[in-house]
Amino acid sequence: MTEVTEARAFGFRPLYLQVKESLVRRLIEGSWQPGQIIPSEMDLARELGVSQGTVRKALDAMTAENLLIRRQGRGTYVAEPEESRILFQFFRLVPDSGERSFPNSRVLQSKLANASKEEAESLKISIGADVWKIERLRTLQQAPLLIETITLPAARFPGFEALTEIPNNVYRLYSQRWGITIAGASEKLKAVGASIRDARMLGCRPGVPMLHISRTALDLAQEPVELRVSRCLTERAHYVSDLR
Amino acid sequence: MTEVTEARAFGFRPLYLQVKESLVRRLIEGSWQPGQIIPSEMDLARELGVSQGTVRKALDAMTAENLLIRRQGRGTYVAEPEESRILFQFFRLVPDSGERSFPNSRVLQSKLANASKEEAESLKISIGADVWKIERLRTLQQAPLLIETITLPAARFPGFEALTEIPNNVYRLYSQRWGITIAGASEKLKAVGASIRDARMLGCRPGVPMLHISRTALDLAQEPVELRVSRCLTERAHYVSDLR
DNA sequence: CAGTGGTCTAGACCACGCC
DNA sequence: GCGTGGTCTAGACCACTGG
Repeated sequence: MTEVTEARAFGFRPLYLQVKESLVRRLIEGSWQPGQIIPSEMDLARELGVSQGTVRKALDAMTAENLLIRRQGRGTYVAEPEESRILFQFFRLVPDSGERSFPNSRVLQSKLANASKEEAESLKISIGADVWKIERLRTLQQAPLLIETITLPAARFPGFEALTEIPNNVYRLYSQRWGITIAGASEKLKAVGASIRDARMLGCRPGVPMLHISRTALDLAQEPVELRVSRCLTERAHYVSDLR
Repeated sequence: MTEVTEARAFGFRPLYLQVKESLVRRLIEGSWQPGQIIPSEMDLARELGVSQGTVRKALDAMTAENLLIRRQGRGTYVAEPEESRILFQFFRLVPDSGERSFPNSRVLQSKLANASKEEAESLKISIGADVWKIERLRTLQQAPLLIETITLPAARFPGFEALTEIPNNVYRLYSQRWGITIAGASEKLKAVGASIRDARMLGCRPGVPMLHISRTALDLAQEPVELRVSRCLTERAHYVSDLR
């Protein structure tokens, strides 16, 4: 009730940021689930003992970070990892001509391994720690597009071995099965030549230039939870980046 | 004075957006110059006949778009294209190890030409229209990094031929010499092999994988004003992209 | 110290979705 | 019609800057 107001004496941060943190905590703890409607601004304001305007500023900030979705006349909802949003937010490869669409996936292998030095650094775990490694071949409009290797810290994904199938949209899987929300990611791109294996899987010649994309995805607490390395052909598609 | 309030009866857009547009217009017309301080919130509110809160919302939106810089206790300033901001906002190539820094440039050629079909489409001008083409070799920490070709619609850059020198930071040049502010850009990336010419200029072998970056930069009115194609070696540097 | 932007509040009305 | 978020207003106080 007065929890937030009191915290103000300790923290020097603005009230609306404290409100935001306290609301994000509800997402992290799972007391607010994806897809669920949350209390109205007025209710939250009463509950937290602050004005509606302060709650609004916190909710607006969370909406800007794609954590919430507000709909006039309906209410405020916890964002879900549904296809279209994930596609728009996290998938930067688009066909040179035609619609942006979700590529199909075929799992090539899925196994338990020990984290390499690079993987450990990216995921902030110890070298040699258990990780799940999934390799997938992805196609866009029937044409082979890329090979990606997803590395997950096994500690964060208990019961992974019990999965019978890995869906196309893994971010929804993380959310539904482990309550892990991907809140952001950072990618590093390089140009490399196709390896023998790349060439065999994608049906191109070895040495062909490819985009090498290394993505680290973060959860709501800004902790890394997924490392994804993609090698992508760019004859028919390109990577888009908007600078604003 | 009551101009904005009246416009409200015609436009159906929120008042703060109309205020924002009217303020952006001052930037476009140049009545507010980069680096200049603008009137205080209270003064603008009085002048436009709206409340301080509405002006604030407009100013906050413009600040979020990097058009203004607000400093508590000082005032609100028109953003300038200075090194550090441009570097952070528009330069996505960073060394694999070490600080992000502005690459040096050496002009290889600078000439008048006729717009190709692709250039014309990107710049929204007619095919064959006059364009200035500048080719530069850029190095990061002494090592050759990329070759870029900048294409400018000659109509927007009168007197370009009189330039004795092309500075490293061309966005500042556009601003100071032609009053053109680059407000955003969108980039398309592909992987390609180095051409013979690329290889000669950059000191690599032909066919080496390179990042091919095609950038269209927009002015304050969201009109394209610059096309820039870069071919970049990624042995020592990479392209970063944050997904939030 | 005065003036600026930053925060917080309270209340009014509008636009929208749903019953 | 009612409840939601969206806009707009007015006023208070805080935090920071510079003279």
